[in-house]
Amino acid sequence: MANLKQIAAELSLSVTTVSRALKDGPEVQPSTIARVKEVAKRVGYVPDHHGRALKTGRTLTLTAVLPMETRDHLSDLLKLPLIEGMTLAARQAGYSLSIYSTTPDDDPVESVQRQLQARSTDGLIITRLVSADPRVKLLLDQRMPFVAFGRTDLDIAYPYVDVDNEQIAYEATRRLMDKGCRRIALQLLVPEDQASAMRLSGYGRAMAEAGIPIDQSLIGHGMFTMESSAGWFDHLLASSDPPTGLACANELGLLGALHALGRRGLVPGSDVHIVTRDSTRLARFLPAKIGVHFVDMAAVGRKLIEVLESRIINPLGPVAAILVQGRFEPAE
Amino acid sequence: MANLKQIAAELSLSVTTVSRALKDGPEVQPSTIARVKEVAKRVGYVPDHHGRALKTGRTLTLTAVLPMETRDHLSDLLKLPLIEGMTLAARQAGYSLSIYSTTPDDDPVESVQRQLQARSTDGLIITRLVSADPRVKLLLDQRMPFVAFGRTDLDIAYPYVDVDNEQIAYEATRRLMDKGCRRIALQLLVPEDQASAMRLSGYGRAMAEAGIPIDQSLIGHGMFTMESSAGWFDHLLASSDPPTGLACANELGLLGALHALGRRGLVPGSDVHIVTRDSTRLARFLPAKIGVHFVDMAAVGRKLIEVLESRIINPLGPVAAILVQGRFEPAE
DNA sequence: ATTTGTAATCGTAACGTTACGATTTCATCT
DNA sequence: AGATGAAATCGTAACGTTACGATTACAAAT
Repeated sequence: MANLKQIAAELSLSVTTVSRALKDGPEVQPSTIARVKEVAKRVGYVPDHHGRALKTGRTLTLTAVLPMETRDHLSDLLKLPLIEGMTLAARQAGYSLSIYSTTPDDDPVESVQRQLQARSTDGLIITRLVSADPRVKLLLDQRMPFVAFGRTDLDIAYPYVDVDNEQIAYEATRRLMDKGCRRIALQLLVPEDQASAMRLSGYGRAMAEAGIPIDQSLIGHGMFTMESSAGWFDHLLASSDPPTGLACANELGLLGALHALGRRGLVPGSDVHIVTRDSTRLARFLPAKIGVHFVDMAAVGRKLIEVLESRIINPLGPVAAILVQGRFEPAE
Repeated sequence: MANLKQIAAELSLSVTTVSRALKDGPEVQPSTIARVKEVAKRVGYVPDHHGRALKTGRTLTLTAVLPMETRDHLSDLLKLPLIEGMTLAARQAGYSLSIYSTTPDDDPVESVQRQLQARSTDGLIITRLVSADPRVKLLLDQRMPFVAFGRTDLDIAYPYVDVDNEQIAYEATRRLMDKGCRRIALQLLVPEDQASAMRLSGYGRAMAEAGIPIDQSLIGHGMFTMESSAGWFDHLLASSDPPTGLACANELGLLGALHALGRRGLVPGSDVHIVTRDSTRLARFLPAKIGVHFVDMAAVGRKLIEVLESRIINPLGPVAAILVQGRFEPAE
């Protein structure tokens, strides 16, 4: 309802002066500033988002492109603290955060392109990067501020925040070896997924150091759901030479694996040792001995916003490259 | 980059004609429409969001106000499928969805008011309603389209989608009684929370029908976290007359309670019977006998968007009042 | 030849904001 | 008294879009 014109009319001032007064312009008399602000407050003036955006080109909106592999099942739980961290940090920085959900059917590049063209956002957060992710070059070319959650293997500098999946998987594998495991199973998402690739690499490093050859049959892909994890792990347990250790991709993978174990009467922590990623603190409350790599996804969300904001403010500044470590908490 | 003016210049047409052509205006010659569309496609024209919003007053943005009681702990897991459902449905309906996270420090009314005044959204989704929620009247007065996830006890008609918490709690309590439980513990969030009030009411109804007096000490408030649930339930189990049944508020409450049980060597399904709400299918995968009320939060999210959209299209139409039932799945 | 009618297109204004240059006011200096 | 300059305020244009009334072109009817 309230706009600059109305405030100006009420005070017999010009719209220009009111506009300037509200942002403490040095050209405006202090007493006028006070009067303007008082009226603005009384009538509940809030700058119109679109008027301002049209004029200035800044929308004060950030957009997170998140894959939601829903349809019939739940997404990775770590998205919840990630979203919390991002929305709260964005709000604090004066931005609102828009969530653009993509399904597996969506073309990720097209999703990004659409965001670009409507000029409806000041910056983009892209996630679930793949090898040689085409979105990175696209966004750099178009000079659209962005930050990636995850890395790609392109030979360009771009801003990202990532979890050190290589190190976490390495450490998880080592911890399992410390328990005496030699046949260690590993959960991954999809081979193209860069985070999965890093996990595989860390796993491979630990195995190589220990001189254990990698058995491809112990490596599980598509571990998006509790069901797929349970089915896969059950199959492994039924084999002639079952694994004695397991590194889970996330909470859902863990729950599925526990389910498979339980049905066979096997006990985690003695029959099979387990280490998992966990961002919800869920594993710690399960009645089972499980090693946990806690990754603070809310902090990752905040960092993403922070980096993105600095890109917007200074598009030519140095590109941040932040690697977040996991914190290992052994099975008690 | 590309705007109407450029397309117009390239075709020696007026901006008006181009604008009309792109929306298949009947005043424009079919051949012209074709030419315009071809150029628009070639230059990658997408209508500028803010120009359009400024002119039409429609922003094509919906805003969900979600409480995130983070800081040191995770929010209720059901928010994830809710967000998924909302974002995907919004996108399908041509809207983008903005998430406005509030912390416990935020004044919920002020949060809503700010959204109202910046005219930056076409509609609001409010959640976690309290008794006599002031936001409902505020939004009705301001004629801002909105839909509530949850109900309040005001004597006004307003659009909402809610889970039938009364019925679910009633049924959960009955199921526990069927197992022979008479001392049944109940988890709630905060007393002001309308969903908790409904749960308490359903619990009370079942208890009254069975002629069992309500023991206030069995009713737990503030069950937002696994920690609080574990502490509360541990305390109950230590009492002289411990509960034999438990109705959990959600997944986190369940995990906390299981933790408390496990530490005492008690077995869910025999020592203590448990029924829980679950929207992530998590409980089904736990190695424990637990009755589950599954509530499809993605469907709730989609319904919310659907109702909100119909409010925007027809603000004076009938107000939808949708009650979503839970689906009970007994402990196997 | 003039009018009428219709189809196609155009020009202008407006949404609310901000940027920029122009204008007014008034005290101070010569 | 007249010029100078700073301080305060104003007017206009523009961002990209859409709505509305006006205008043009041209065929058909008088």
